[in-house]
Amino acid sequence: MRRTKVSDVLKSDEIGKEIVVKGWVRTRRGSKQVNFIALNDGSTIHNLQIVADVEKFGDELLKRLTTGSAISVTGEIIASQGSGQKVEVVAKAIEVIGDCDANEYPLQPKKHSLEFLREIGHLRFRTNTFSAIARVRHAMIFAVHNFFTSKGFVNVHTPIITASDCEGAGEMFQVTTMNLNNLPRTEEGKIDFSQDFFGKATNLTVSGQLEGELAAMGMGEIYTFGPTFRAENSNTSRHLAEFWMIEPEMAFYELDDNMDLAEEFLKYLIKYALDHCMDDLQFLSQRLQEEEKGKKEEDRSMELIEKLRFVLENDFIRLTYSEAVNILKDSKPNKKGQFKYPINGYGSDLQSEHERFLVEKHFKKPVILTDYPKEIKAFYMKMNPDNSTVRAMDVLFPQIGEIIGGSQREENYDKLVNRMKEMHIPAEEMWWYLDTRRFGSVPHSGFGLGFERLMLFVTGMGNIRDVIPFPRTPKNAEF
RNA sequence: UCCUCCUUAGCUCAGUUGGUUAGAGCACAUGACUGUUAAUCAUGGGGUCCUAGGUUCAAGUCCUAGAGGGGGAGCCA
Repeated sequence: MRRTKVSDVLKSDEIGKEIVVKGWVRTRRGSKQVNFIALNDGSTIHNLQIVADVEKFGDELLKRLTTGSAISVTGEIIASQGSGQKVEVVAKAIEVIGDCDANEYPLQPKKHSLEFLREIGHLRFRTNTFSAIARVRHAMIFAVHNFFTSKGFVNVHTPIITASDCEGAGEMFQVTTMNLNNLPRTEEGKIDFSQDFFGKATNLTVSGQLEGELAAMGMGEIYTFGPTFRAENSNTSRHLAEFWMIEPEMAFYELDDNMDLAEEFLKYLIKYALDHCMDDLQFLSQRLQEEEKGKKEEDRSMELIEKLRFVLENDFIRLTYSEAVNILKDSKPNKKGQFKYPINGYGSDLQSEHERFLVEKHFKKPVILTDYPKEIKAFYMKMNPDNSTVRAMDVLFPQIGEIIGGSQREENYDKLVNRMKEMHIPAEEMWWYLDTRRFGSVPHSGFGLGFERLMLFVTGMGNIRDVIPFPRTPKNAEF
């Protein structure tokens, strides 16, 4: 008989039907007469209750059904006598597929700390929290492709290995096949990359944007969704060395179109989670409330599902950098000297305390900040007529800060080359990028969404290491 | 990288002013129990007090250095 997934059994109303279920035991409990086995196979947050007659199966077999063991159960779906579930399965046959020594197995039927589970990342898929996150993550991946497909965008695979080191988004991991213990040298004593695999120095990508722009300048509307690598020594709950980024790039879009798309996109993803992952979101919401029990009421976060609906139902606030600075300058915490970095005037980059004030205290909604001073933004952003600000946009979310960073791109060849000179970016190496501005250049825009930051928001988790299966961070590449 | 806190049983944590044999809950083992919901009750086993030095009659406790982890900051998505 073909196995039935636990999620399907729990939805079933076919009382009396004989089925086979396979999965991992979460707990076993019971009395002299009857045992109850909570079985989970990863298809749903809920467990299937298996009822096993003690006399029928005997102590020897039942004792092997420890937390973590893998079993196959043949049995009949019945209406549950207990109150915790609608249906359960009365076992006719139980087979142990994989034993699990309870003294060695680290997972117990109890609450574990997220830090401990990180140390046993190879087993954390077997917990409620991480299986819920994995299912939500999958739903979000699917929803990303759905959204863009429905809008006629084309998914483009941009390179993971790149020879350009001028993407301007941070430190890069080097890629080489050369023997690091015996590096070939040129006559001047420099490392001779002409002998390397690609004949030049190469790195892992920090962004697919530049290649994405090339694609958009022919395909119209494209998006990338791939791994991204940053070798920054960032030790925070919001940064990874290896993460997944979604970067749409659209020809003929100006900054307003870009913002409209970003807002529509985020709302689509959140709605998709609410429509398709309610069981898991409810579990994650309870988990979060449990975790925050010890906190003071004003420090607790908004209930997860309520928070997601709130973002869905409200327009994002759009304002310019200079408007934001004015609000911050006149704000209570600034006047009372409560900011660690007081706002004196225009020009400096906003600190996260300022972003958090705007999003969490002042507007209490997601905020899109635009038109930043050119000095604090990348070379490819389109200059405004004032010659001092660029058409950048950062989407700021409560708790996680910058979830999207994007801009309208500079499409004018001369202006772009000038900016590259000012910022010491070698234009010769970027000839292919500049060619798009020489041949049929058009206004275009795009942005980058950090997929794991979206996951933080949707799941309510606090640490980015818990929303990716195998986090890579400084000093950690385990599993 | 900077600031700050933490590291005691398999897990979560308590351990007073430096002072006998280092504790609790959960987990595990054994037993009891007529359908349980992280079942319950009883009994039992279980320790490199992160590592290396130092102070002291005496260190889980104080000092120094290191390792690992958490939170915050910077860089950003």
